[in-house]
Amino acid sequence: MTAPAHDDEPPYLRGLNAPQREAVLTTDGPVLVLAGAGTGKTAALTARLAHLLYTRRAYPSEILSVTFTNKAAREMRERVRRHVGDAVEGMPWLGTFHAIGAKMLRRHAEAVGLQSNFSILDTDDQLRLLKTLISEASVDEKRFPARSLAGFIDSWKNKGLTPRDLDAGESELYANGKGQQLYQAYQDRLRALNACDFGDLLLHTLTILRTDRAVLEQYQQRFRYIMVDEYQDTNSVQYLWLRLLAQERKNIACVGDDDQSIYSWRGAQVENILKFERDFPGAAVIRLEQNYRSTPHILAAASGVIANNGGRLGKTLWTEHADGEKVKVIGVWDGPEEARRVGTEIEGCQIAGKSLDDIAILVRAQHQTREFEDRFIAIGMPYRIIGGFRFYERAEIRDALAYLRVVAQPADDLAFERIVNVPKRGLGDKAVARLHQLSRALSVPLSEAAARILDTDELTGAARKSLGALVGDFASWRQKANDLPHPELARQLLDESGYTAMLQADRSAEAAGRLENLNELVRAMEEYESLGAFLEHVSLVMDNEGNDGGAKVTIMTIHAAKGLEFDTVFLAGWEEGLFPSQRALDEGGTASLEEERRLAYVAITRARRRAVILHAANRRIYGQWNSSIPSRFVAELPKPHIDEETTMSGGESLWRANWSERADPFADVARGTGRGPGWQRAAGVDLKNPGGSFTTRTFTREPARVKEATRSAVSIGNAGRSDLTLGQRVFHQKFGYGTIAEMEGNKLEIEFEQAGRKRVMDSFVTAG
DNA sequence: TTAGAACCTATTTTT
DNA sequence: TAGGTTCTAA
Repeated sequence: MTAPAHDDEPPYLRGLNAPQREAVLTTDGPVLVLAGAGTGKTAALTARLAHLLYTRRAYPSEILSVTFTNKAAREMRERVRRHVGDAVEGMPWLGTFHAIGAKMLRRHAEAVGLQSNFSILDTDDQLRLLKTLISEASVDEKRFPARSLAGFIDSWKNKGLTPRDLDAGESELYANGKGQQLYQAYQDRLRALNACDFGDLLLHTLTILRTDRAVLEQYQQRFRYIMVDEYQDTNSVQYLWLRLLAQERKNIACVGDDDQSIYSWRGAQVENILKFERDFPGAAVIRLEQNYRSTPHILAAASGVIANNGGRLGKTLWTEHADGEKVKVIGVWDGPEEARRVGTEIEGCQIAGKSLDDIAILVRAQHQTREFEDRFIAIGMPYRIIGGFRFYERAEIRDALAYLRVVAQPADDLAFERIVNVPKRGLGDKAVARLHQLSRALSVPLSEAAARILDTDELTGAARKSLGALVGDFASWRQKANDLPHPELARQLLDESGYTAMLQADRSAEAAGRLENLNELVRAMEEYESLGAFLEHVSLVMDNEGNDGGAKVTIMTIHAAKGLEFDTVFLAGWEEGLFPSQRALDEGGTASLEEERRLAYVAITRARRRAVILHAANRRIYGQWNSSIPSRFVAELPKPHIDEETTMSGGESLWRANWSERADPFADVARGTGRGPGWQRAAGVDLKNPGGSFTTRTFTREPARVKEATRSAVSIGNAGRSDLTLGQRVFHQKFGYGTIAEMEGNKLEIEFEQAGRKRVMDSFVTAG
């Protein structure tokens, strides 16, 4: 329902419907935009930004516009650019909460005891630091893992709590009340290292705004308008931070959807959106309900599921699109069949001329991606898996960054420690312990202690020599940092440190890829004006959109898919215990279950034209086969909008029947262990109750299949490569080097040196 | 100091 | 099952 166009109307309003226009034109005072999935929220948000600039209500530098992800920030910047051109370059305050927090913190670092060139630690550094603190406090790390302390500290920071603010109850959560003490020790160490973690970027900023009236007023004055995306995902610090900044002018516009709140486990408070009108009296509330993305069947399916949640603000999505296909629900025998089935469906899409880029497989948990990966390798289906290890999390990248960090920030002990002995220099725990001793005695950072220790006779022989060389290298790299462009510095550093040589000497499957990653890193550095700017970028932006080559099917978790859309979406693993997850079922009660349901809602609404939901009767989890029943969310899908199909005739009773096909599948049932994850616990309970209701069973051998996959997947273009011969040595991205043992069309059987014998498609190997 | 063996544990993860 | 970490022996 597009409002009538006027000739004199600015271009950014074109194509917007009435509520979207309202969201754009209601500039002053608090505004809450409740934007359902696919209702053109980003369009409205960017038009609003354009409007503020166009009508000169604010200079670009006077608008604070926050998002959660870098991707969202990037997209917004791009779309604003389309409206206002290069004026967007003058928008320093458009970015993620953390990027903006970091920017403010660098300006006022001394207020919280840091210098403005502080390092931002990643989770790896954080964990290593916590481990040392835990053992210094004589806490048993076995019973109280560093990971859980990291989790608590993170959640405290998300709540806006400094060590001082912790009450006994919170402190009690870790190591019988030592939580607070360790949190305090951690913060002290961070300050000594001139470093902070992600949580600090916001918590420190909040502290500054709270304690320094002048600074607060300065920002309150500066930010004439504030815009917040994904408001349902804000946590307490973010909320407090925004409220302080908005208090003066109250021109704050928040956009969100309570039905898409899926990050409560990261500290997000849906309540923030639910209580907006109370926080900002007189707020205009605008609902965007016209969906431009999906077909009515898809919308109805999603609405039917989410309707089972209580306490919603409530929206009614509607669309002008034609009906399209019903949502398909497919029941299969087991995980591998699920992957085969999806593979076949996707090949069908290919044949129908669809681009693989328009297809996604969404899963609840990362481990589900493996099944698809295996299958797609086998049939030669191009795919990309989002999530898992990200570029900047790879060991070699972190090592290289650690070298650069030590160059840029000599006080960065964690970085120094990471690389003293990488590549191996004979500087093991003992040598490092001595360095620590001296560093503490002299109150200097490790890198300086390293230089000083050479004046003593603490170290002898080889260790002394190689440390001397390293100290010399760092001195020369710091010197070069002033003279050389930073990518060149990095290149030389990697060579002179012996890091490149180490990888070149490594004949394992991954080494070649690691070298390539380092090249990629150096290339990426070229886009930044200084080493500092680059390091800031990598600590804040962990993603690296490596978009190499042709169209690919996207495989990712539902969480990662939020905000994205695809023509065709496969939703895999809709089974009780997997989705909703056992964890959510066991703990957390209704709230967790409702969050899982919101996930289901997010998942379905990613689809533009076609949604296919799958559930398997058997799945292997932690090496054990488990039988499972379809997710309750499947039952919540409104019947008129779905189309059910099972590859097993006979329905539920058939599962039982078929277990007897192979002698006695329960003969080798894993005896209920009563411990371990919910999957196994659930299985254990059921085993003690064999006559009980049909829910979940565990058995170790693969269950007999009802029927084999009707056909093996066809692969497109069966030509086979002429440049490969039997017995030839080849390289495969995933499996490394191997020799061709058999060839059949475009399918190869390869004896891999590391991974054993595998069947792969020829398109996945290069002559090695 | 290091390599291999035993051992343990297992959602989601914007930054 | 698999991967990561810690332990043990050389």
